[in-house]
This record gives sequence, C-alpha cells and structure tokens, in this order.
Amino acid sequence: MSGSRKKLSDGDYVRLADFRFALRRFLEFSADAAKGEGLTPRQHQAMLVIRGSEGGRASVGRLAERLCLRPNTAAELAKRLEAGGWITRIPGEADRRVVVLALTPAAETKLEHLSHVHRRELRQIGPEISALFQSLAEEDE
Amino acid sequence: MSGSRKKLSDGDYVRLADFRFALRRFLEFSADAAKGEGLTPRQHQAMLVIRGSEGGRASVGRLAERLCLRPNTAAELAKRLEAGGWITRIPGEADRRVVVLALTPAAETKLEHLSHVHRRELRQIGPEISALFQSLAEEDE
DNA sequence: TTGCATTATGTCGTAGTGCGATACTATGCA
DNA sequence: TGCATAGTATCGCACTACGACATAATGCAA
Repeated sequence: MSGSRKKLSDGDYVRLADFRFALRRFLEFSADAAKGEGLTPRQHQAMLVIRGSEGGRASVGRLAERLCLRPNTAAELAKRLEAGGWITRIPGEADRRVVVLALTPAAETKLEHLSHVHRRELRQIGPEISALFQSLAEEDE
Repeated sequence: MSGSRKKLSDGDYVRLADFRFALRRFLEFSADAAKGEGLTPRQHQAMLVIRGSEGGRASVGRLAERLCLRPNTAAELAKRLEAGGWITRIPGEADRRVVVLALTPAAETKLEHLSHVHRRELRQIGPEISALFQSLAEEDE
C-alpha cells in the first residue's frame, strides 16, 4: 500500500490544490487565446481534434469521443462551427450515416497560430507541472 | 528561436491533440468522482481550495482567484456550498468586509475521500502527461 | 427479402453556471 | 468629514451540455 492509506496531511491538500490551480491557469490561457481569435474555447478544441485526426478529418462521433462529450452535443458544436465558416461537412462515402468534418482554410490559419502559442505555453509550464506531479508522487514522512 | 517559427507538422497537431485529450480525461475523471459524492465539480474544487489554504480557510476573494472566477461568481458558489451544508461563513475579524469560509465536518470527510482518489489517479497519469510534455518540447526534424 | 436491433447524427427543451451591471457595506486616506 | 476603493452580494442574461426523442442508414437473422 506504501502509505496511500495514511491520512492526508495539510501539505497533501496544498499540493493537490496547487496542481489544480496550475491546470486552471493553463485552461484560462487557452480560453483567452481562443477568444482572442474570435472562437469559443470548445470551437478551438474541436478544430484541434479535427486537425489532429487521421487525414485532418473527423466524424461527429470522433469529436464527441475526443472531447468527452455526448454525441448530440458534438453535433451541435459541429453545427456552430459550420455556421461560423470554420468547417465543411462531407457526407460519408462508405457509411452514409457518418458526416466527415474538415477545416476551412480560414480555420487552418487560425488554428496554426493558436497551436504555436499553445506549444510555447506548454513548453513554458511543462517543468512546473512535471514538478507538481513529482511532489504528488512522493511520500512525506 | 530554435525552430519555433517552423510550420507545424501533422505530428505537432497530433501531439497537441493527444495532450488535450489526456487533460480532458482527467477532468472527466474528477468531475465523475465529484458527482459520485453528490457534489458538482466546482463545489469539489472550491472545497479543495479552502482546505489547501492557510489554516484551512479562504475568503470569497481567494476562492475567485484560485478558481479563476470573477468575485461575484465565487460568491454564488459559496452561497450554494453553504446551502448544501458544506461550508460555514465566518465574519472577518480584522476586516469586516471579508467573509471567511470553512469546511463543515461532512465536507472534510467527503474531500478526504475525493483527494485520496485524485492523488491515486494523478500518480497513475503523471508519467503519461510528463511524457506528452516531453514530446511537445522536442523538435522533430 | 423482410424485420428489427443498432449506430450515427440531429432537434428541442431544460438546468447549471459564469459573467456584466449594479448595489451595499466597510475600509482607509486626504 | 468626505470620498475613492475593496470585498461581497444580487439580478438578469447568455452559453453550453445534457436527456429525451427523432430520423436515417446499416447489418444481421430468419
């Protein structure tokens, strides 16, 4: 068991809270960056899922899976993305139930900028987060 | 500069997307754990902020800062926590504008359980996340 | 082929939550 | 004493995720 049954110390709570705070700050950074480009955070995340999928395309179902959303929510998200001109819908070829989503050139451009900024931020905070993981893994006697 | 101006590759997007996916899965895990205890995710996070603060107590303002919320939103969160019997309000002694929030015994118990589960999960995913940070930091020629 | 469970997506109404605008009290300084 | 500021609280609004439900396509079995 190696101490995982021990009562949590004040320090344990501080470490857990600090970890969540670091996570939240990153999410805030990300949300602000997206809003700065005229996107909602979810729209940005959806665009990244599509671009990071096989062939730069993703179905509504894959969107739901990778964003941890119910399928109907992903469908609404796709509708808003299409209305904003960020994606195009391509009817599935093999299975005509599926709809394949692909980024428009405008979305590609915005996503590339956002991704640059995000990678830079992640490289910045990487060591801090890793250190927090490290301290969470340690036992304090 | 070291290549941060280079065009992003397909692999770069895959890595960024994988990182976000790992993050979301943790947040889903956390949200599910909170709901399993009859708490909203925000309520759980607020409880952790309070417990992880100096003396196990936090003002509404600190809650807002550590949860990246506007002060009015934090006030509403505190109201719901009090209504649920998770916190008690203590009028500030030095400055009577502030309200100090402290966990009830019931909240302490729930938070301890949730924190155990969270620490276990974080120890589990730590290596994976750290590896993702590592791959994001690398240049791919 | 027909029948039917299953899958993928879409629609609608609802609930929760965060925010802006605003207000109120307390503080502290000129 | 007067007044700008800080901390907290209230109200109405907007967004989004979900459940319930609907629709269309698929595939398997008889």
